Amino acid sequence: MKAILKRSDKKEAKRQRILDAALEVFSEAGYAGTSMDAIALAADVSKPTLYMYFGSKEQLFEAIMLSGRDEMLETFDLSSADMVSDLHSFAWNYADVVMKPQFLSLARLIIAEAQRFPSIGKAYQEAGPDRVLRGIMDYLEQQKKNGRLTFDDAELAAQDLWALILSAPRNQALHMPDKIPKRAAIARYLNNGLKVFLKAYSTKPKKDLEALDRLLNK
Amino acid sequence: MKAILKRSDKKEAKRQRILDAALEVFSEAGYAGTSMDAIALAADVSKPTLYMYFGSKEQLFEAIMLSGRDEMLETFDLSSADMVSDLHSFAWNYADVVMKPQFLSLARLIIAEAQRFPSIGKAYQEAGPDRVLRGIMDYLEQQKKNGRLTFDDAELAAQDLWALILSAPRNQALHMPDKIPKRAAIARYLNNGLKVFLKAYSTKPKKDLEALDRLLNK
DNA sequence: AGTTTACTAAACTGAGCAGTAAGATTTTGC
DNA sequence: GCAAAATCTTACTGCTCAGTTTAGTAAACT
Repeated sequence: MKAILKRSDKKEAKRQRILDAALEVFSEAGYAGTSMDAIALAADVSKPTLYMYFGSKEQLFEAIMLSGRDEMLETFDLSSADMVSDLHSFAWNYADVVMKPQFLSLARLIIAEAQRFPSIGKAYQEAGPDRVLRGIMDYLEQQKKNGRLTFDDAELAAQDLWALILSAPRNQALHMPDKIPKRAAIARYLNNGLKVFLKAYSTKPKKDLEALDRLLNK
Repeated sequence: MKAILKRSDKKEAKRQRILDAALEVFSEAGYAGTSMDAIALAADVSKPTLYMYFGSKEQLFEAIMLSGRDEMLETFDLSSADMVSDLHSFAWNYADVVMKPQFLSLARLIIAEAQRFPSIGKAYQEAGPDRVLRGIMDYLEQQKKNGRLTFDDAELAAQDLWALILSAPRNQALHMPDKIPKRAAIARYLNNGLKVFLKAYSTKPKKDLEALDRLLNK
């Protein structure tokens, strides 16, 4: 049984199929290394259709980059009850997105083409890292008001949290696509990062570190 | 007045000139986006000569990547007297290398081509980050023996030091080549990173933080 | 001086690629 | 069922590029 779709739905679906396929091909071979024929083949679409939907290779590329950036970081609801478990679950939510092979490929692509397409690098920075950073900052400020954390500069504190948790495994994954850290390896960095963050920023480090230990051994 | 050079010297010089020019062109346009004609032009060399020195585009590319990796990280002599100033000067030595536009371009290129040339990504990781990491680890272990630091896992501590100091400005620079953080911005992250590191890892955090403050206000 | 070596300039080969055109075929709206 | 829209296949244009060939030149060695 085949679902009957309206024209506009099919069109939208095809558009999305092209975007998905193009992202995959671009990710593997880079902008210059990717041919429109390869994209057409991967999307199971003819080349003229490709050009009907997106006027040129550049336009297609930019469309991918600007469409992908929004969906990537919707995960965000830092506000249950316990700060330690909030931070822990945020860390994993974020790690799960950022360390996906597909997401890493996109990041590699953006870094690769940052020189040729400066607008894309900037758009990504604003829509991705900067937005996440603001989210973390807001949360940290809130916990500072609650008397749970202490710091002068919220941006620096947020950067530190990010860096402690994900810098090491992400850098490794960027350089070695065939050796992306497994969940256990990520957990090692992530848990350590949380510990160090709490040690440096908590108003009651001992208590929070114990809470973290309890959380991890559960 | 022209210096008279031996044939072998000239050859070596030309080889180096080609490598330098090729690195620059590759860095700007990526592997697929760079033509051998462009390299020949930049190196002020004819195309057949290019092929005489390096058999193919791939071989030239690999030669660049594997030749550049050694010179990039020679700066290393962590062992004066005071731990705080050791860490501070190490941080700046390293930051000065890593944040150079030329070095960032190379990093972008390596990340970009990691999928197509896995060996290069791995070689870079081993010769660069991993070597630096071992250096930091050795130093931290030494300071642990001296009773100045406390930690269980030296690798995690070293990763944290690196991440706290350079993760934020470097990531920003990778995404936005035209907005590489200036020295003042780097100093902000770097000094904060040292503070957090000492707070989390020093056996006498208060004393070391004061020492750092004194060092910075000098 | 004469031979060798290291180049150079220029043109060429064969392949791949961005983008377009033409006509055949399918899908959709009514 | 039929006309219109969307898409397909196929083939083409003009360009760029990796790598090679040829014929000639200038310096280096002996």
